[in-house]
Amino acid sequence: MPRTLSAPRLTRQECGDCPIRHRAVCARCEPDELERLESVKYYRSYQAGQQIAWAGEPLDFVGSVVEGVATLTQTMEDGRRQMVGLLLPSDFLGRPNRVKASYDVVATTDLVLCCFRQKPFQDLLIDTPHISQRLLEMTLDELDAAREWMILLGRKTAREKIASLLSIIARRDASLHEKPGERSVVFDLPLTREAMADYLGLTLETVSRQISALRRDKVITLEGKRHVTVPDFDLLMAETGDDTDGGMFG
Amino acid sequence: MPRTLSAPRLTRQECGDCPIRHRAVCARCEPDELERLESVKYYRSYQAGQQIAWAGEPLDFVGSVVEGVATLTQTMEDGRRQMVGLLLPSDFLGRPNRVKASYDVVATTDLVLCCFRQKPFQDLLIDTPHISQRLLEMTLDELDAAREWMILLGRKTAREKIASLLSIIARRDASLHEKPGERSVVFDLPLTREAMADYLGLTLETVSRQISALRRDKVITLEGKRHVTVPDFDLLMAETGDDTDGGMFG
DNA sequence: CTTCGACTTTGATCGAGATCAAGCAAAGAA
DNA sequence: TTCTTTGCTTGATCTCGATCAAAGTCGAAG
Repeated sequence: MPRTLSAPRLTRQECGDCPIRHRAVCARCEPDELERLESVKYYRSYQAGQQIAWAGEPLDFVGSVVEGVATLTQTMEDGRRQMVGLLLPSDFLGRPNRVKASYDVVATTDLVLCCFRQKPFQDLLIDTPHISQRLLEMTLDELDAAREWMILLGRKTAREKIASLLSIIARRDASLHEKPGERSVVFDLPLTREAMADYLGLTLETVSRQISALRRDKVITLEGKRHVTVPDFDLLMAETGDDTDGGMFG
Repeated sequence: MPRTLSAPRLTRQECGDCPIRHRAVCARCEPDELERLESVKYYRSYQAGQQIAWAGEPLDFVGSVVEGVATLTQTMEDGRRQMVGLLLPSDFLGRPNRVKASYDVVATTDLVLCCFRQKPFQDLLIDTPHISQRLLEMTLDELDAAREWMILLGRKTAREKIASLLSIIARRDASLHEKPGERSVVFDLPLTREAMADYLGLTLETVSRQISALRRDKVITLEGKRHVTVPDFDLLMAETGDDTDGGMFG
């Protein structure tokens, strides 16, 4: 039974006008280095809901998210699940030199990956310092993010967890297409209530209740289940339990 | 007020007979590379309980733990604390190219660090691929460990959390000086009940109660507060909630 | 030896979030 | 249209771990 059910290979873009050109693992590459990347890269596409990798099963490529959102999830034998990462455009999937996936990876929206087979990517790492330096930097950033998540999981209340998740999604969306200085933010949740629960270490019922509570308290407005308006971002931030000032990227 | 109260500088060992020679960031270095390291490295010592770095404050060096244990902790404004990392011998402290500490770092036992100032270390990273490759590998391992901790914080019960912590400490101690195939393990807890609580996302009372419960249920034996005997390691593992088979390094 | 203070244990009670259980809304499929 | 399915909300109740409070242990200092 084929594991990657319908992952059409596309050969599409020039690296030069790739949307993640300046944030992905290739961000620091020179034109000649990009040429080498182009010769070995290939694209894979997945539909919303499709699973990309299974924990413990072989995964013979690594790659960057070009478009869409994917989740990394760990599952205990009895079914308890915890999301351990959210992959957004420019994030890196997989681990060099590891042939088995460590986590379940699922596309939560339609997704495009820019992929490299393990062996050629390792050769790239060895003789392209611009790539290995960038990968180190990105891995250190992910480690910081994971540690940030640890305080959320270990110490925050359900309401603070929801507010934190909303503010993270809002901030990312804002950085993409919002004019700075804007107090209010509007975005769509890329996750179901259940996926949010898996991310936050809660049940889906608690997620639903806390979202309703934030709505009652006028911190957010909802149209439908997914479309969120944050009238005053500072108000939302005040609910996260985080430092009001500076913040994590001071 | 001096921040590093009494951190005597020692210049002691040859890298060649350093106890962490083959596991630290220098593990892959050739003799000539070690020579260069020796010329810029220096030692710092800390006493049990002494704070090494303050979150948000300048920290102008990075380094490896040679002996002892240190903790990385994050604190919320209202005082809620979450430990986000435990540094054991050979673990790396600090982030290249970052002049401010991201977390509070505290020595929980007497501690010796092998240090490098930021600037020379960056030069080393750039022209010693053996170091940057090893650092990437170590950082990826730390990321896996952080994600493993996320499922503990988000989904495990108090009893499972305690059992998991004990098994991690036991396993590490065993890897150092136990004969393999041994069913029972003996070790000392390097952490107070409060530090364990900070690590596990619990209160110190719950930690104490669960340790007492494991003792009542004959999963462990205690002599004093810190000296632990695990008569049957499989029994302890069964309490962690983790996969019984393979385990995390399958 | 006594005293002090840090650390730990244990008990009683409380409450946030889990669990169990309906019911609702929107989107397809028949 | 009606029937399902999937995702979401809300209510009732329960439980695990937090909180508040008191006492016990032990090593170090006097």
